[in-house]
Amino acid sequence: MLSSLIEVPLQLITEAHHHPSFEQMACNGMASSSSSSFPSNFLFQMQTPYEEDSHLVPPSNSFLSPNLQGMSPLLGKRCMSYDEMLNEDELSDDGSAVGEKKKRLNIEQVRTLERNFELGNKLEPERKVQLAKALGLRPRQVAIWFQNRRARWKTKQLEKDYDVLKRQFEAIRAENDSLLVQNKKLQAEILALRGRETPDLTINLNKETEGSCSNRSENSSEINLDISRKPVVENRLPPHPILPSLQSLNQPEIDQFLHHSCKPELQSPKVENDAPETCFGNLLCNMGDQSVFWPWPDHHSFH
DNA sequence: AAAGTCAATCGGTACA
DNA sequence: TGTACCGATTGACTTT
Repeated sequence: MLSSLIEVPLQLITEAHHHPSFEQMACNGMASSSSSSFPSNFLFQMQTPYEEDSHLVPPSNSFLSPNLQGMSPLLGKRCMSYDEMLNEDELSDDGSAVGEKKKRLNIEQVRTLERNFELGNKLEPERKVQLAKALGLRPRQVAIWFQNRRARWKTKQLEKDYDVLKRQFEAIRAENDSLLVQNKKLQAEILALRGRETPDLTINLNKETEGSCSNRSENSSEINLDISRKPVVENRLPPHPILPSLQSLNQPEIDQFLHHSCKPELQSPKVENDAPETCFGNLLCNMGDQSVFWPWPDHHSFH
């Protein structure tokens, strides 16, 4: 299992450098060793022109991407090395560097973290430590990155859900509109028929059905057929179990409604996967189901 | 300079 | 009680 923790960074580094000996080394090293036992010449073999600056070369047994040491060639900014961050004299209580200003993670680090996040969004302690070592970060930083990443994912997911819900709503509204049109047509037909009806139609019909309906309740024979006397008052659809009376809403109200529909507390905070249909299904059908949240079926996909 | 991004912090909650 | 997580927020830094 441990080996797979390191796999992603190695793959990424390999992709970036296409170094045959490194690929071989990675495969061999992965099978049985953790990062600390990675070949000592690893960094030497992986050195880029940036690492030729001797004071930036990391310890020989550390398992770090070249870009994670010293200057980041991708951002042109200096990143703290793992050793720098392990210097206890310069660390505050939580392990962060005293007086250090915020530094963005470099592209290589972010890529690796992203890949790991795709494999599992929850960070097991072991994986955290391994990743931290591999990336030259403090475990705390890795944990924070995952935390923030989950928050970003959730925000995006909410946006997706909102879009799906909005489309669905618009479809329902269109259907409702067409039903209203149809309803009006039928009403017009009724009125037209009414003009041709004989005044005592109701009575005659009641008489004709009297015998066959004798065992019904008194009121049942009056079910209407008496359309001539009952005006159609309400032209609206019954309220939707979830959506409010659709036709009464204007656009801002619709937007507001949709906004509230996407409130975390109103919807399932867990979705089975990334598919919008599924998310929407959860929104509408599984309001109370909190069993699944992330798109990864198994949080421990490293095992 | 304003807006956007993101690492980090803070305060609260859940759980073993 | 300690730990991990979350949402909200801050502030450094980047992009427009």
